[in-house]
Amino acid sequence: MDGLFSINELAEAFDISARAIRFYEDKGLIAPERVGSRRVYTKRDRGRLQLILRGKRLGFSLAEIREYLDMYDQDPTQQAQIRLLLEKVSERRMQLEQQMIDIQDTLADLEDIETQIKARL
Amino acid sequence: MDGLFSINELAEAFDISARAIRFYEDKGLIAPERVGSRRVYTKRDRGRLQLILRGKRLGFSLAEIREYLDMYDQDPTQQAQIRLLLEKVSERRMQLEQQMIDIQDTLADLEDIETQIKARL
DNA sequence: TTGTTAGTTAACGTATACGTAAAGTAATTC
DNA sequence: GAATTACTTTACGTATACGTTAACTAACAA
Repeated sequence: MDGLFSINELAEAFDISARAIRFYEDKGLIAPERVGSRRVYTKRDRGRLQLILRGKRLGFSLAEIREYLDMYDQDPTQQAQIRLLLEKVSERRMQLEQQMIDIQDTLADLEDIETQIKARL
Repeated sequence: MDGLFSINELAEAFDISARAIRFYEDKGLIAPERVGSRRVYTKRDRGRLQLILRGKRLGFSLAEIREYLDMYDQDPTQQAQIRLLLEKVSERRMQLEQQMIDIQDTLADLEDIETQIKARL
C-alpha cells in the first residue's frame, strides 16, 4: 500500500505469471529487495517491469531488453548506446510498417473472399 | 523460365533458406511437384509461399497458417472459417495498435534522454 | 496443533522454427 | 571416368521464454 508490491500483486497487475517475473530476475532484468526470502518490489521495480513488457511487445528479446535496462541504469550520456537503441527502434518501426501493409493486403484478400461468397448467394 | 522454380530460386527470391522451404513442406504448408526427387514449384506454389511469409510477418504460427491455407484450398463458402480468420486478423490489428503506442512511448522516452544529454553539453 | 495461504528454490519439460552436419544421388562439365 | 554442382533425406542440435512439478518454509487462522 505504501508503494511496495508482492510478486503476485505485480503479476496480477500486469497479467503475467509470477513465474515469468522470477524468470526475468534470473536473467538479470530486475532485482527486487528481499524481506526474508520473499521478494518485495518498489515503484521503481514496477516501472522496470513495465519497460520489460513494453520491450517484449516491441519484439525485443529479453537479452536485448536487459542491455537497454542496464543502459538506463548507467551513465545516460553514453551517446553511442543511445544511438544503438535509436537504430533498433527505427528497425522495429520499419517492421511495423511492413506489418501494416501485410494487414492491409490480408484484409483485401478477405474482402475478395467475402465478395465471392456473397456473389454465390 | 516458364513459370516453374527450383527451391533455391524461391529461397533467393524471398530471401529465406531452402531449409525453411523444406520445413514448410514437412509441416504440410506447401506441396511442390517432383521431377525425379527434385522439387519443382509452380506459380501457384510461389503464391502460397508468399502467403506463408505474410502470415509469419503478421505473427501467426506455421500451424495457424496451415489452417488458413487449407481453408483457401477448400470450399470458400465456409463462412464460419472466414469469420474465424477475420477475428484473428482483427486481434492482430489490436496488437499492432498497441505496438504503435509502445513505439511512440519508447520514442518519447528516447527524446527525453536526448534532451538530457544535450542539456549537459 | 493442524490447516491453509503465499511464497520459495531447483530442475526438468515443452513448443516453435529452423540450423547444421552427414551421407547419398543425379545430371552436367571437363 | 572423375569431378563438380545441385539437390536430396535423415536426424540431432539450438535458442527463447517460460510451464510445471516437487518439495520446502514461514506466517497466520481455526
